[in-house]
This record gives sequence, C-alpha cells and structure tokens, in this order.
Amino acid sequence: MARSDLSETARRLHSGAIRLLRMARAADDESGLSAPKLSALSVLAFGGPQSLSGLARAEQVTAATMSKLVGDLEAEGLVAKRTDRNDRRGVRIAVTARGRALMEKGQKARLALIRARLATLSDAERAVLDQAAALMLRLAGSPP
Amino acid sequence: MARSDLSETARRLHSGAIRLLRMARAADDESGLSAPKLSALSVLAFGGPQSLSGLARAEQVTAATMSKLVGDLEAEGLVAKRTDRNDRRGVRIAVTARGRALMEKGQKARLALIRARLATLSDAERAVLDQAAALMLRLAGSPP
DNA sequence: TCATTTAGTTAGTCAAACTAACTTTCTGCT
DNA sequence: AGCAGAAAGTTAGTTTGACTAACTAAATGA
Repeated sequence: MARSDLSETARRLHSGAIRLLRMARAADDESGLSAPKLSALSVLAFGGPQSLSGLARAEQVTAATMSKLVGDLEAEGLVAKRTDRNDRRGVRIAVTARGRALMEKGQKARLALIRARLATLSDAERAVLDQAAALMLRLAGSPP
Repeated sequence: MARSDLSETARRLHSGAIRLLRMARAADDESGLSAPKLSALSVLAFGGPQSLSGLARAEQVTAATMSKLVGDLEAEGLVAKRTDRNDRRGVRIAVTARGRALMEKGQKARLALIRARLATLSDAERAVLDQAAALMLRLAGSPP
C-alpha cells in the first residue's frame, strides 16, 4: 500500500470513527447523564472498584476533575466511595446497583443504534467491521 | 450473524472508535487550537464558505455557540465573515489562508499518528480497515 | 525522625455547550 | 402595500467539564 493510500485510509478511518460516534451520541440524552459520567460509570462497572486517581487516569483527566465528577455521582447515588483500607490517603470508588443499571441502559441505547445499522449490512460486511474493530483497538494500544 | 454477535460487534466497534479518536486527539495540542475550532475550520476548508447556521448544523451545536466560536476564529484571523449579499439577515463565513494552513497542520499531525499505526499492519489488515472506514461512513449516513 | 512523594479535595479560571431575549431581515398572506 | 410570523445572527446568563494552584493527610524511604 502506497503512502498516499495510507493517508487516505487514515483520513477515512478518522472521519468514519467521528461520524459513528456522533451518531451513537444521539442516544445519550435518554439516560439523563453526561458522557463523562457515563464513561466513568462504565470504567467502574467493567473494571471494578477503583481509586480516584486510577479512574482519572483511565479517563485521561486530572484528579481534580475526577474528584468533582465522582462527588456528583456519589450525590446521585450512582457510586459509593469509601476510604481504602490498605492506604488511608486514598479512596475506593465502586458503582452502585443504581449506577450500573443507568449505565447499562445508556450503553444499551447507544449500541442499539449501531446494531440497527449493522443489521442493514451483509454478513461479509459485518465480518469486515468485526475485524476492523479489533484492529482499531490494537492500533490504539488497547486490549480487545 | 446472531443477535449476540451483532451486539458484540457493535460494542467493539464503538469502543474501537472511541479509543482511536482519543489516540488521535493527542496530536491536537500542537496546533494550539481546540477541537471545536479545528472541526469548524475543517468544515469550511472542505465545504467552502457557509452561513453561520449552516456551520452550526454541520457541527451539531446551536447558532449561539457557533456565533461565539466564529467570532473568536475571526479575531484570530482564521476566518473571514461578511454579510450575505443574497440575504442580509445572514453572513458568509470563509476560512482564511492562515486558518486553512493551521487546520491542515493540525489534521496532518492527527492523521500522521493514525498512519504510523497503520504502517505496522499487514496489507490485508489495512485493506480491512479501508473497507471498514467506508462502511462506517455508510452506517453513519455520511458520504465517503 | 523527617524530607519527599502520593492521594485526594477545594477554589479559581476558562472554554464550550445550552437557553432566553433581542434586533434585523425575509417571506407569504391578506 | 402592510403586517404577522419566521429566519439569521448576536449577546447575556448559566452550567458543565476541563485545567492549575494550593492545601491537608498519609505513605515511603533514607
């Protein structure tokens, strides 16, 4: 593949990802939670209880930002925060059942949008996207 | 493809797109412009001069938000704004040479990141991503 | 023991998003 | 022609989410 083809693929991939996420974002309003909140809940739901700084790192924001956001989530009963028994400087943050339910609802709506669109494709096309998803995660340095 | 496979593909595609864009965002700081500004400049650079409301629609924000942002871009000499001769209620906004240069620089940096990652893949894998990009644009209802 | 580092919180600031209110211009109907 | 309603854009006010700076408490290692 020539250099210009690489650039073209990069450009279209970038553009495709942006548009796909914009489309999926339309479903977020239903949960009544912002994207940052949903995202943090998702990290907790899938990764289990975290320290505040761990959560901030996962979300690529500062501890100050995450401290505020977690405070809000706690006030809304979506996470529970308590002193870390192994290191009393820190806290452990866990998602509550309510928080998990809301997060799953939000995610379900988002994925339903994508899934409905996927259903309009052929099996071969879907297989392409399946492989591409794994490649994209690899490109970004994340585990699939 | 079964329903659960569809959901899994949707989940991984969603996740892959998020991570890919997060990775690409690392390059944005170099241009000294925010993502919203770069995005608006991009729309103007590729789509030609626009009305303010057209630009707001393309970026999926309100006219108020875009009015402020365009005001800033104009102050920075990156766009030129003038009354629309055909409808004096409105304005035409065009990217300046300076704005275009900055936008292209920013985009170049972003795509370079993706391209470098693409270079680590096999030809077959790249072909998969190329096809996937077109499919993603189709899924999102955008022209490739 | 103590200097340094780490974990988290709070205050202040800024950008970007929204809504509301407003002015100007356009459109279409009477 | 006149006018009501709609469209285009601007400004003010508010909220959220991001950052930095400053701080306290706890942990670490010399």
